[in-house]
Amino acid sequence: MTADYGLSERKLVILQAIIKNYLETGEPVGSRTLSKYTELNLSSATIRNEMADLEDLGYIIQPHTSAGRIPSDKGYRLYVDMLMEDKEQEIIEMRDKMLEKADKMDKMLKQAAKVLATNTNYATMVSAPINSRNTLKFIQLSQVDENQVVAVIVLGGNVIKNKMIDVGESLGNENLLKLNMLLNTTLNGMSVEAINLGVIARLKEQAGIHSEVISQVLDAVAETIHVEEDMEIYTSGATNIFKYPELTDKQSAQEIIHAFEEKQQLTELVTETLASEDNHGIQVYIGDETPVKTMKDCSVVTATYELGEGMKGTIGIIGPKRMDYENVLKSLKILQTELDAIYKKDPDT
Amino acid sequence: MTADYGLSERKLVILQAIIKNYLETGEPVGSRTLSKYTELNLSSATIRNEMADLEDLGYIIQPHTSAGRIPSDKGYRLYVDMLMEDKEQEIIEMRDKMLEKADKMDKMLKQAAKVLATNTNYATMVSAPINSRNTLKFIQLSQVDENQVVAVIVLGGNVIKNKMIDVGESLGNENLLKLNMLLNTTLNGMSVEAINLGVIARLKEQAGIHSEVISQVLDAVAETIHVEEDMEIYTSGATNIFKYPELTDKQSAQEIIHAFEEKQQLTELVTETLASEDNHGIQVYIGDETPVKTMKDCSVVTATYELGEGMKGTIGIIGPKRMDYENVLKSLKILQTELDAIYKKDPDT
DNA sequence: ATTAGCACTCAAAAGATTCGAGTGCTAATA
DNA sequence: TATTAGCACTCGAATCTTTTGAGTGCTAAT
Repeated sequence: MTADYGLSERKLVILQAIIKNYLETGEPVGSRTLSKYTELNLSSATIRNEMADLEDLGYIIQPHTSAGRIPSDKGYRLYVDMLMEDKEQEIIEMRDKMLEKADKMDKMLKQAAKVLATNTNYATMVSAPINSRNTLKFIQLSQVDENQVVAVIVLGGNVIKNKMIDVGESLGNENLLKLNMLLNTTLNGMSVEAINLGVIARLKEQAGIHSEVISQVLDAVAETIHVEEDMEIYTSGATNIFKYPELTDKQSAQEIIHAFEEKQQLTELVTETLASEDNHGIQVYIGDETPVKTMKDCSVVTATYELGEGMKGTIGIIGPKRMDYENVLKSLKILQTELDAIYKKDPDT
Repeated sequence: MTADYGLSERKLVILQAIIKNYLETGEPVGSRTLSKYTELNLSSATIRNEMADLEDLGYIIQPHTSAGRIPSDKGYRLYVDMLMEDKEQEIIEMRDKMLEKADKMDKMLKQAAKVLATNTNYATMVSAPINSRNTLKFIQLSQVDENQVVAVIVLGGNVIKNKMIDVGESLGNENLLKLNMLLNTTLNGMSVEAINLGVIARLKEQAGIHSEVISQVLDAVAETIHVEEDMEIYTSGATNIFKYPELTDKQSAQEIIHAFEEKQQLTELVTETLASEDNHGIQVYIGDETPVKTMKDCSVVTATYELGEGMKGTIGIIGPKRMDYENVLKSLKILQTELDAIYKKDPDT
């Protein structure tokens, strides 16, 4: 059933007990406590012996002589791996169900981050899906007044992009019509990436090289299409970290909160997560394992979600190492389902 | 020159010296320090006498017997009022210069908040201007595919709103043309507020009551126009408060940072500031004066800015009471000028 | 009106003491 | 051989004590 981790059954049980207890209390746990409050009826002395062994093996640590033990990163890792194994079945079911709709998405994701933070009591982040592989669905230029044209571009997933273009001279109605026709027939269905300089040059030719204005407008359109919206990241519950004393000496608190405020560092987390898609999109970074150095004293759990057509985003939960991994994994799953449900029903809210 | 604040010249100088010193050090300042490090050559004893008076008058406070004095809120208030008086001239010059353009504004405001935070070492917020009094400049419906219409609405200040509308049946090209014509001729130039249910009802009549689809589309358009985008607030430098120990016991730090994260509370600050437009749009809240209760141990300085046509926003700086008011006022001024300059030159970046 | 002088206060820093949870080891036990 | 009881020992944390020094208010002299 459970894989062999090279430890006696009893050692495993004891290790698990230590971690569980430490997750709850945040205090080092001693042999006496375990002896009293676990099923395996063993005296504290026996447990001490086992603990000494576990310490030698590097799974637990004594913060100082005559203190109880706390899990090491290696200990957490073992624990999480075991959990993952148990949950594997559920995890497989939970993913890849999101719908292809993206209108008003920001509000929803913001809300998602918030809900997750409230439920878990950890800090959370949700990255908006990036859509570089997206395709163009509709494009239209409209004359607003003599000097201004507005370009509206709809991409797959109903992502809408806008651009006001200042033009020196009026384009004229027929020109505009022709241009719109041309743009739609040529570009519709093309992937954003495929619309390169060559394509634009050809467009200019077809539209008639004579007009400086048209050239200018086309450039603006091309630019707008390609504007890689910098990765939007929504965060919530950053202040939850104040609930965990081990993270809240001035120094650490400042660093972590700063990371959440500036968000720059979080993008690394996103790219990292999206890159290494093991474990069915669920990733657990413990302590030093995390790609974000300011979080070396935390655990970070990330999940990817996908809204069809390669639009992937990341959900992340950041908390202390003594994170309630079980609950976190469950919450992530629920969130994904919820997101899916809300999204299918009413994409506009 | 300086108005009479009901204090002897010497008391004023001493009070000022106390505050200045306390602003720098954050430590209570004693009589000896003042005696040594000020121009007015007075013995510590004399200064003690004056300080006793100032304390009786409520301008300074002794945190405990045998400590130096720190400014009371009343003391700060006096100090700031004097500063304001000095700066009045400059302040008058600095406002109401912003340009009527709002494309990509969010990025710029975000940046502004950041710059301000870096310069002052305090926490900052910038609210995006709200434009309820705005007028409609251009509107257009376009068929994206059989079931979808996209509505594009351009308001004064080039604020663009979008909405995808799902329709049951295709509208048909002529219908769309007629509708667009109708919308533009009727609504152009109207203020957003003026476009009420009556106007929409009349539109429906004119468009021909026969079509259920048209009615549906018009409703969606009306809704989109009125969607009060919830006030966007950009913040930066929240972690700067960690630089001021008097704000950073766990409790306070958590509350303040939370306020910055949730932003909800900050909207109060914005509305309050916009409402009471004294002092040429510059407002200083000291301690309990602030509308946001979580900031009762801080000082909050806010300024309004205006981008033509009633589009007003707020800039705020939140820091300890011992804030460098002089520098803050100056920075606010500079920011406004900068915003203006950047904005005039290149509204798209 | 100003100042020197002095006794007094009190928070903060430094040091001393106590307390107790937890350990490792040894010897007894099953 | 594995487990357990017992005990001396360790050491951080909590508590209490002492010291220190900046700062005060008051009084008397200038």
